[in-house]
Amino acid sequence: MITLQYIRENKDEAIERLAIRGLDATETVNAIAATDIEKRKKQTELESTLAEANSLAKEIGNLFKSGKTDEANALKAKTADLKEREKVLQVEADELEAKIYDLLVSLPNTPALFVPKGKTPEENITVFEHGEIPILHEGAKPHWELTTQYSLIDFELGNKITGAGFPVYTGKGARLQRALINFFLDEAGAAGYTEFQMPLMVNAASGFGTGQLPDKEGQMYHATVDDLYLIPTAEVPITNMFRDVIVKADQFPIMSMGYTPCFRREAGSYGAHVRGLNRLHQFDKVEIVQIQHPDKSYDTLEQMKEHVKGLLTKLELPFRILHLCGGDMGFASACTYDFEVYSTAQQRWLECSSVSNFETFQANRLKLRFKDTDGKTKLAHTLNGSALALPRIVAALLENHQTPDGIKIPAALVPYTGFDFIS
RNA sequence: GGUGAGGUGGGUGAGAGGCUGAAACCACCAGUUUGCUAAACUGACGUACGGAGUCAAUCUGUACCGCGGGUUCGAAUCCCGCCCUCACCGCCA
Repeated sequence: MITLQYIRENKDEAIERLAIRGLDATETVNAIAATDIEKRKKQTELESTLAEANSLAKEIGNLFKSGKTDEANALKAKTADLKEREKVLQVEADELEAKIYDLLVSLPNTPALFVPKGKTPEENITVFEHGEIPILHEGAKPHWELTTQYSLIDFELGNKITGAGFPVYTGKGARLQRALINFFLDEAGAAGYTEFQMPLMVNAASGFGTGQLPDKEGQMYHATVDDLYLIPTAEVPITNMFRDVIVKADQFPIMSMGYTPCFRREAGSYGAHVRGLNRLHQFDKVEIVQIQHPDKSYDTLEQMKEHVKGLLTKLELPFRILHLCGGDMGFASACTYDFEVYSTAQQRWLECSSVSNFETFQANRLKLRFKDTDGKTKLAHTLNGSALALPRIVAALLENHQTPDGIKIPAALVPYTGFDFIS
C-alpha cells in the first residue's frame, strides 16, 4: 500500500501518478490528508492525557511509599476522570486511523511517471520485438494436439485424478518440464540469484504481506483446516522471507530465486483461451525477486528485463515486450513489462512473464526496510518477475518448433532434455 | 494425536506490581592505542507514531517484553482467551 508519508508530502504528485491508471483519486487523496491532520490532533490530545495519568500514577506511588496514604487516595480520585477521557480519545483516534488505513489500502500503487497513460490493454506499448514468426508447414497443429500426438501431456488423466487444469506430464513431456526448470534455474544462478526451495503453503500473514490477502483471497486455494494457502507464485514465500526485516544498505541488491509449482483457482476463466496449456490451476515457474535501494530499482528492472530476454532468445522463440499502460498494470505495481511469446498455431500472443517494480508498495506492508548510509531507516524497493512460467513456453516451443516429422528442441535446452527431437 | 516446557532488544539471557525501555554478556557501529591484523580500553547502540525545532542537529511525549482482552492509581511482572516454538512419546516419507 502507498505510504501515508508519501501522500502527506506529495499529494499532487500522488494524484497525478494515479491518473496514469485512469483513476481520479483526488477525493480519496484529499480525504486521507484531511483525516491525517485530524488524527494527529487527536493523538496529541490523547497522549498528553496519558502523560498526565502517568505522572499522576508515579506521584501516587511515591506518596504511598512515604506513608502519605491520605494524599495518595485523594489523587486516586482524580485519575478516574482521566481514564474516562482516555477511553473516549482512544476510540476516536482509532477510528480516524482505521479510516485512513481503509482509504490507503483502497488505492493501487502510483505508476512511475514514465508509465504510458491508458486504461485498456490496447494502450500498452510494444517496446521490443525479437525473432521471426515461423512459417509452419501445412497441417501444423496447436499444442493441445501435439501433446496428445507425441504423448507428452495427458489432460484427461489429470481430469480423472484431480480435475481440469491439472495436467499429467508423461515421458518426454515430463522430462521437458524438468529440463526447462533446470535451465531456468541455472540461468538465474549464473545471473547472480541465490536459489531457494520454499514452502508451497503460506500462512495468512504472508498472504497479506505480498498483497494476495485480503483482496485476492478467492484466487488462492485455501486449506481451511490449518488455515494455510497454496502459493499462487513463489513471489509470496520468497518475498516474505524479508517481512519485518531491516537490511543493511550494503546488502543490496538482494537477489533471490526459486522454482515452485504455482496454484491458482482462476475463478471466472472460461472459453478457448483456457484450452490446453493456456491457463492451468497448477503450473511450474521459476521466479526471480530482487530487493534494491530506491535509487537503483529502475536499473534493476532493466537488468531483470534483460535476463528474461536472454531466456526467450536462447529458446529461439519469437517474443515481444510490452510496457503496460497504467490501467493494465497490477494493483501493486509501479511499472510492469509483460513478455509475450507468439503462439504460431493459435496465432496469438501468450503472456509468459511479467517483470515489475513495486517500489515501496509491498515493502510498506511487509515492513521491509533498510538502514541507509545517512543512518535513517527507509522502505526498500521490491521487484520480481517470472523467469519463466512453463506452460505457455511449452506451448510455444511445441507449436513454433514443430515439423511434419516431430518437434525440434532448441540447442540450449538439449543438454537438459537429453534429446534434441520429439517424434 | 498425547504429555511437558517456553515465547523479553540483532543474539544469549536476567527481571516476578512503581526505582525497568528493560541488568549482564555477545554481536554491530564510532573512537583511542597499534607497523598490519588481533587484543585491550572508551563511548554510542531498539522500533513505531506524535509534538517542538534555524525542519538539520537536537529536545520532548506516547506505545511496544508472542497476540488480544481484563484487574490496578500504576503491569514485562497478576488473571482470562488465542497463536506460535521447542522437547519427549506415538504414527510416518
